[in-house]
Amino acid sequence: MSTLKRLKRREEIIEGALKLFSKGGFYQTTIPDIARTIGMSVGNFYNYFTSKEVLAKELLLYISEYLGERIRTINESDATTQEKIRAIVAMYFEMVQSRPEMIEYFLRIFLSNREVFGEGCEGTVCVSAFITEMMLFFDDGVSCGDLREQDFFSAFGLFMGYLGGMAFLCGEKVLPHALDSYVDSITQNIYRALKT
Amino acid sequence: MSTLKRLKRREEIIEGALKLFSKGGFYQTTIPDIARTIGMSVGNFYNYFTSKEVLAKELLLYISEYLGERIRTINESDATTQEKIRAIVAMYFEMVQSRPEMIEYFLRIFLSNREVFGEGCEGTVCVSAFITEMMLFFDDGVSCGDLREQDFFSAFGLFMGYLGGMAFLCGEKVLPHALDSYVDSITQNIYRALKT
Amino acid sequence: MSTLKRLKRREEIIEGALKLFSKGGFYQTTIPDIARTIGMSVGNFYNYFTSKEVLAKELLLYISEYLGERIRTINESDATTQEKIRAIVAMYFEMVQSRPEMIEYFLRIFLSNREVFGEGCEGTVCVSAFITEMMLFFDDGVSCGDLREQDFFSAFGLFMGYLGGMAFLCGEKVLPHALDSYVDSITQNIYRALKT
Amino acid sequence: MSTLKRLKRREEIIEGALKLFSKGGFYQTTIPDIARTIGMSVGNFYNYFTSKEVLAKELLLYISEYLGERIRTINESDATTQEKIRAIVAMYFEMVQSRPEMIEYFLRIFLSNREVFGEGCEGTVCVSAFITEMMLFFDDGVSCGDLREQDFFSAFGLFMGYLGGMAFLCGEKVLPHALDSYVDSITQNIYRALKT
DNA sequence: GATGAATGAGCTTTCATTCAT
DNA sequence: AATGAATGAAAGCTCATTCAT
Repeated sequence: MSTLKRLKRREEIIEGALKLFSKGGFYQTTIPDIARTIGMSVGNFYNYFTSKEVLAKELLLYISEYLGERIRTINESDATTQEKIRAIVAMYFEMVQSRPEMIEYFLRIFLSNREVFGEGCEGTVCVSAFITEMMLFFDDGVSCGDLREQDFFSAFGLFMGYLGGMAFLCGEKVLPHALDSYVDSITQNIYRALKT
Repeated sequence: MSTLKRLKRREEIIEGALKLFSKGGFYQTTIPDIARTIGMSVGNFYNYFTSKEVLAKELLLYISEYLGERIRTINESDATTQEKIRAIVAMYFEMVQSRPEMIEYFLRIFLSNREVFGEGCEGTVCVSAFITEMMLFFDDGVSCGDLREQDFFSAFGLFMGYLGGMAFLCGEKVLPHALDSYVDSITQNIYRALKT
Repeated sequence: MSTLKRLKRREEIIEGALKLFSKGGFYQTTIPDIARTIGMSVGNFYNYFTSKEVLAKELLLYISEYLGERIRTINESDATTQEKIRAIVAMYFEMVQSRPEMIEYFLRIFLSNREVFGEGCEGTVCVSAFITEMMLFFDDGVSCGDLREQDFFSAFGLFMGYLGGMAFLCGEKVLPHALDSYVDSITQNIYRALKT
Repeated sequence: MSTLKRLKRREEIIEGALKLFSKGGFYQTTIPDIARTIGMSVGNFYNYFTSKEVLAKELLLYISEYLGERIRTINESDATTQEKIRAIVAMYFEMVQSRPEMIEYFLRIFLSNREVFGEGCEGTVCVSAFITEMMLFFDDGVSCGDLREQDFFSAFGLFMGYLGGMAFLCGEKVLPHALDSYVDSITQNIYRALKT
């Protein structure tokens, strides 16, 4: 089979698994579930991924790269720091709408199944693409004098914890307004927190 | 058997389950595991909780009340808003050290196993004790003119997302310094974000 | 406790168990179920019956004696043989309405749980009160020249198999008419089959 | 694996389960028992039948079709009505000897475990193959003037209740003679009951 | 590469019975 | 006589993974 066809099949597994994992959880989603969803046999699945855990880690890389890529575009724009914050917040919320599986996977599958992502994903290994871009954003902000110099993780925790928290509250349907409508206030809150 | 003894046994289950769930996850922790930990037979466990899910929900209530109680103490003190923020941050981080099970349970078990907490915990039902106190904190801050008036959930997402994020990063051992050492910067970031 | 009170409690258990067993089956009915139904503790139940199986056998005796008693009344009347057949059929169908638990117990619990009634109920031991009366009925019929002499069990199988079959079909709700309306045709069928 | 092989495995389960259920009852027979009997793993069993209940219903269909088929052969012969009655009685008793599992399953498992056959087997759905043939038998008998016209279920209850009753008494070992020896008297009793 | 039957350990839950009170 | 907490074996069912075809 051509390399291209194989890559296509692989991507199908990834996208199918992403949907199922994020909706039903890691343990509730079975390999037969995934195989059935994409019209593949169980046996053949194992020709693409050697185990369920390996698949879960690949998914993490996949999302981290996707997210990292989108932040990179923002980083590379010549917007002001505040505009970049707003762009990241808006991008994140837009993903909550358009690719909820990705955000859910990050929030629910990755953050909570430590035992699954244990070895091979120590520290920030599996999400480095994404973290790297966030680091660049902060460094740029500090360099240009817009942001206070501080421990990266304190700033990162604020930013991503905030966005994740809002995505969670949105998923729980406790927010009184649409997620979009919070972009302004959140941007403002983050900027006020981090600016010089 | 006295009601007192029964309540004591019940609490033993709760504390044992809390430790096991938060360490190993909901699905990886079995009822036999829990029973063995506290020296009880599997069958007898079911005389106290009718199912694993019911236990999980009770745990959530238990933690929510515990956390709510601690925040209430802070709310009722006559500290300034900024001091209260610092007290909440410090309390939270202290709990990450002294009662890591509770924080982990909130972050990993509750936030990620939607299917488990589905019915009976819609919206904020199961965590209302905790949320209520956070609402009071914000209302007080706004009333005394220290905090800007804004959508509660935007402020709440910032505060708790931030703290949860830091607890998570701490658990992943990616923080370069001890959690305590972040209390100042985090308090400052939160206060800057929310103040008038 | 007085002997009278004790007998009353015992009867309560019997009547409660009869209802539950006949509705839910022997294995589906638990001792806690029975105890709860009659407002007795599980432990106390065992002061009245030493095991679930012993209870089941007592129930059988109870019903057999009840049924035997009713047939005896018919046997002792001075009706003709055909009138007696009709009286038995009518009495049986009346019981299907008024004491369905008894009939159901006979048909469903006794006939199908051989392992339960195994020892102690070999052959007709546990239902002898009832069988004895049926034997008397046949003997009388033969003596007075109304019925052909034949193997008792062939006649008994016809009579009780027929009635049990109709009760079953009634329970399955497949009968197009009310059970009562079949009394005539069934009496006639039985009489034709057995008469000289 | 070929479809043929799969069907063969399926039949092995059916025959094995039939033996075990009819001997030990529905609840006393476990899936591990069945799997062990036919040399199959527990897990694989569930690749053939999705649950124990589904298996029980399939068994009923299987027997109903087998019995229906044998009655059909008799119906299609050009014997007289009385000869057909004798043929059905003889066939039934022959099955009590040669395939006791089937008769026992009908009498003990199906008739008594209503909750198991509840949905999906309402009324006569699961035994229609068998009932249909019995209906044909009666209709033919009435058409040719041998049998009186009467409610089908009254005649059916007599016929099958009688045979079932005798099979039961035989199983209980209370019959003084071999089952075969009753063929004549039973045929006669049934014919007398139903004839014009 | 592709299939899906097969494995079997392991899960949650049940329940007859006992026994300290 | 009465209570109900406690036991623990056993049930039905699941699922990651393998492997013959």
